Amino acid sequence: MDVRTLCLGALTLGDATGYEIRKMFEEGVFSHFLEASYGSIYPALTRLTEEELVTCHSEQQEKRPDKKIYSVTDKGRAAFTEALLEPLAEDKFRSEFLFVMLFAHLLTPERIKALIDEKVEEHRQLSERLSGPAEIGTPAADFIKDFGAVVHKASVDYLEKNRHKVEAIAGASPPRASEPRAPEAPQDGNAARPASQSKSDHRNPKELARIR
Amino acid sequence: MDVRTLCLGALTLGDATGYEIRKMFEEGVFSHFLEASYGSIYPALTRLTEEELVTCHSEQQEKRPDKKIYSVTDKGRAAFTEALLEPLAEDKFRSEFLFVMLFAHLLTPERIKALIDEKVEEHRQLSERLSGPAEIGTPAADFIKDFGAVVHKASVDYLEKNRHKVEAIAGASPPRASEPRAPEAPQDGNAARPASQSKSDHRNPKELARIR
DNA sequence: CAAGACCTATATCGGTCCTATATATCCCCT
DNA sequence: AGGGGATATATAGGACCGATATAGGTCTTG
Repeated sequence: MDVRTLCLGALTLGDATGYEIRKMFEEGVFSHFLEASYGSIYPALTRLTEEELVTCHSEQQEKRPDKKIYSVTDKGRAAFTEALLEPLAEDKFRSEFLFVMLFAHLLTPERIKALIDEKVEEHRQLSERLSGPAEIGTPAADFIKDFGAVVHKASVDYLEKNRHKVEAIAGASPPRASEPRAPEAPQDGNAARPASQSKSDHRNPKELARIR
Repeated sequence: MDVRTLCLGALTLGDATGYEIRKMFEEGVFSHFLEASYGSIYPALTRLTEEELVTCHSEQQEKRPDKKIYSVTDKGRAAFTEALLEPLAEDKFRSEFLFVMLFAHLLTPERIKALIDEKVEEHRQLSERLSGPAEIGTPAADFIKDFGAVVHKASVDYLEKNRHKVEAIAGASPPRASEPRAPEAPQDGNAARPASQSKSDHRNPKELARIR
């Protein structure tokens, strides 16, 4: 599902300009589960117009750049309904925060506390905003909005109840993983353990030296 | 935080090949909050080697392509610790599922049920996997793992308790948004309502025709 | 026991998308 | 008066993903 399709769906909710579509992603209906930037929205709208899935009529304003208002065509509506039937990509969650927490032992307790405070606040605000009245009044919109509210609330709760666990290890001793090689040492498949052991042996001294 | 830095961090957990790093993202430690593909991992490792943040020693295997094992240098460790101090990007959640749910009125009840079943199962499996024993035994790793487990559990619970709300509206009447123009009609700032109203007037007939 | 599916392992191309920037005008606050 | 922010469109550069190529190995199943 590319930005082109996303824009088509956005216009299905009502006519809009590129600027307004961008706001739906930034702070509107889509903001808590989708992203799209001007860099992909404007080209997408151009292409959609070429393909006659949307139409564009300019509205000149006194002293501002012309406002280009886009509307879906019937062909566009059909194409969107089609797109809705294709298999969906998996939900994706990306968090640099969790990544950094993995390396808590490399940070000061202050830094860790600050990062968690920040993150709790982020989730709290999102949860609050999504608990408020719906921007769009459909049951479907409420459903997705409340989903966000619940998930962010769960995040806040987890962080508040468990933050002491990471805060305790700041600046402490190195990771202490049982296996130095990360993914469960797959190596040779059915080959005998001793063989793979000896293979990793001539790598061990280096590692031990580097662990400091 | 680019893939280059992510790889550096991965190697901080232990020496690894590009293939093994990829697995950390696909099914390993990072899998529930980060993604990275071969297309960015291999170039990243090349660049890291050029910059002397990691070293690479080839290990030739009898009948397979040479395994290139990467290790962080002291310079690399320092660079990574530095990178950890930079401001973090916000957490990001992307869900085509929620997007499609917004358009439940365009789908059959069967399709909606199937999609939710699928999504519940997805979250259930992730939650279960993350509730299991830790792949890496550090408190920090447990902290981030449990975070994932809790969030996915909350998702499952929400979907199961509220799915009837979306399932009820399948195939029903159009969206029925109070405002056709999506983002709360920002228009002219303090300009008088009547003006903006008249502006949208010559767009209304079209809209009414298209709503069908 | 053999064919096909899947795993190990590296690498690159094409296309999509984001970040940052440019341009231009207006309003609001200090 | 002047800076910051909103409105509004647009693009260049770079980061990244998805798909594909290569090549031999192992595991599964009929």
